[in-house]
Amino acid sequence: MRKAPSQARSRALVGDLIEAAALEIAEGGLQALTTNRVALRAGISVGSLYQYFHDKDELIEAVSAVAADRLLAALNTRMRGFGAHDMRSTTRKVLTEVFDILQNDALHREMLRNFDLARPGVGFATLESVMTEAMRVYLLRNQAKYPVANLPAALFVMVNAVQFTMARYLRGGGGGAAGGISAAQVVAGLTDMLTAYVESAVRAA
Amino acid sequence: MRKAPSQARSRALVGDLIEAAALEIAEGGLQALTTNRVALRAGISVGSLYQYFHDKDELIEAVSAVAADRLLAALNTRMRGFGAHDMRSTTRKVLTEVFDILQNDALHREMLRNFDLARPGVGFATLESVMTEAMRVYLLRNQAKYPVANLPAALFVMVNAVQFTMARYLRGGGGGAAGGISAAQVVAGLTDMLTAYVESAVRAA
DNA sequence: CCATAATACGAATAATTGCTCGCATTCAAT
DNA sequence: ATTGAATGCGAGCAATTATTCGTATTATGG
Repeated sequence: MRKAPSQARSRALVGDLIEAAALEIAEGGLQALTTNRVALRAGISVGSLYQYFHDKDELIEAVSAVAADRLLAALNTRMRGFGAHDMRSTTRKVLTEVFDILQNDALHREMLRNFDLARPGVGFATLESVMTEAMRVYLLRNQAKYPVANLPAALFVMVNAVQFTMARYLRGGGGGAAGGISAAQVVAGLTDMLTAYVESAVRAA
Repeated sequence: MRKAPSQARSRALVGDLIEAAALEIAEGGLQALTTNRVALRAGISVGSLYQYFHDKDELIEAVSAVAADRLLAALNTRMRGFGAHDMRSTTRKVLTEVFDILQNDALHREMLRNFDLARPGVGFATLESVMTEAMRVYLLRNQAKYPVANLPAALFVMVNAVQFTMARYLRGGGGGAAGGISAAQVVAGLTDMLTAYVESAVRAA
């Protein structure tokens, strides 16, 4: 951020700007995001925008940071009260919820549709690292049960397999390569695949 | 294509244009691809470019089609003489080769770096459908051995898991989330995951 | 109140770039 | 050779858009 807003009005202004940018993305995609349009929508001058964001990219980053936070918060809420279960149930639950959240939020839908998914540094790096960390802890804790070899590589493969397959499905919108496959089926497939992978370590050992 | 080149010189021109565009992408990424630059590089006028390509996107599509063909051809060559093996060996072989091809070709590297991976319709749709089809045939043929349930969904999950995880790794360039993981380890992980998934169907049945 | 810093404004700028169009050149058929 | 079609040219148009800067307004500390 170019300059930190110190007064209350400027903090509100920055918030409005991010919100307007989010709406703009949600409606017309990234291509519709013009600094002038955002300012117009927020009822703010472009000049003020550049007072707090060094350039357009910084604004977009701010939006995706907010979106990532929202996603994580929503997931946390939905997982509350879901106690300790076996890996399969937990995996299915998490995937189902994330799917549902992403599917029912216009901003997230459009972010998925418009962001370059393979560059998660921009957007969902937070979710990715949280997921990776959660799995690492789980697998280390249950090392006796699931002695996964080469944990870093396994985590990389699993996390990426999940997030991109989901993103791809949500993008496809039912048509294309995903024709006729339901979200539940994708969740089931991913769950089975991850579970089989982790459990295969047992027989290998 | 706006107009099919009928004379020899115009066919050559179109070829030069695509080649120049490929080089342009390979060097500076998609953002460096201006119709004017491409024409300049090809030693051809922009006007001529627009004689054969309706717009910039059509040119990019042509480039990615050529790239996809090249990838497929290279893979075919490398798989020649690789007879019938079990699923694990075959999977490992294919993944290893594809990895190697993608890693050692500037155009492919840049395409991966710059294309929106989750929109394979643009680029690697050919590879995707070939892979999907090959797996479908294999799994149907070995239905007795690997009675995979819900084949379409399973194929979708497997193919996407593979292609995006690979793409992500190749993009990361060793740093970032893929820090310290080797290509061989990623291939091993993917191979294990796919194999475990398919084989888990046996126990489920 | 005053002075000064912070904030806000928005018309104008500057650069980029996809694409067209009128004209020139080359080919192919007769 | 001739002629019409195909091909090739490239300066320039038109539209978009990120960003700046001189000015006006509002807050804050003394």
